Amino acid sequence: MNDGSDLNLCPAPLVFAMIGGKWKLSILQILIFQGTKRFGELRHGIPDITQTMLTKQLRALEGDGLVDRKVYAEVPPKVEYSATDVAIGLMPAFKAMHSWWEAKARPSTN
Amino acid sequence: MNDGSDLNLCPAPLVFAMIGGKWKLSILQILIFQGTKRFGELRHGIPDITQTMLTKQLRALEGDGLVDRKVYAEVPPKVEYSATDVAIGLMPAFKAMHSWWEAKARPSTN
DNA sequence: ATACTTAGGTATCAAAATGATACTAATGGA
DNA sequence: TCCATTAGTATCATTTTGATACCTAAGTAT
Repeated sequence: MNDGSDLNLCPAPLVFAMIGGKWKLSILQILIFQGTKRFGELRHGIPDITQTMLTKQLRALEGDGLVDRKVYAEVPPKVEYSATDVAIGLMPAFKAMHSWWEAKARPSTN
Repeated sequence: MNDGSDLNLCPAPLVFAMIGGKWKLSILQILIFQGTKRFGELRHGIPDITQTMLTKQLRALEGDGLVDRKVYAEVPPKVEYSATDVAIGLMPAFKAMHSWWEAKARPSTN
């Protein structure tokens, strides 16, 4: 019902649907901070994800305009994934989460 | 195996396990920005969550030290939830996500 | 006294999401 | 000829999540 034109209120549910879930943040983090990756590289970079889930989440991210998918007509197959500009805009959010974790993990270090 | 002492690498999976999932960000957002809430208020504030899930996620957040739970010995029951200091440290991350969404939603407004 | 309301749950079962495993396609190399 | 390769799909088991009903015990109306 809300088309996004009145965003005085924080649209948390929309945001969280887009980047929430179990794997999306991990996928985005890699693509945002490490750049373009092939399917297999992503799989390797996220140890516990299954092929099925990686494919599914990548498609969802692609559908939301956060990830670009480039297929090469080669054999064996080669598919590259990269963060879109929109996704790269999330970098500050990732950095904030990182800082939070560090502050939490070592509250009295240094 | 990693106790948190070597966090040069971004501990994304750990962070995302703690605040990821489908509802945790929504719950935290409310408690962080709106302060202490009763169970029923949270339920009302997150339209699609079920009682079962709200209870479960609150318990998980409590277990991770992000939420405090205060039970009053009254009838009918009264239980208040609030964000811990650790959770409040996530405020910048939420703000970053909010900014991102706004920039994304109206790329050419003003 | 009896029955209804209340708020924060729990128990139970169905539905959906996720995980594990096996399978496919097209080419190059042994 | 047969195998390895990469990205992905198909199928089925397991785990999560959702829907619904039920519980507790005090206040309130009858």
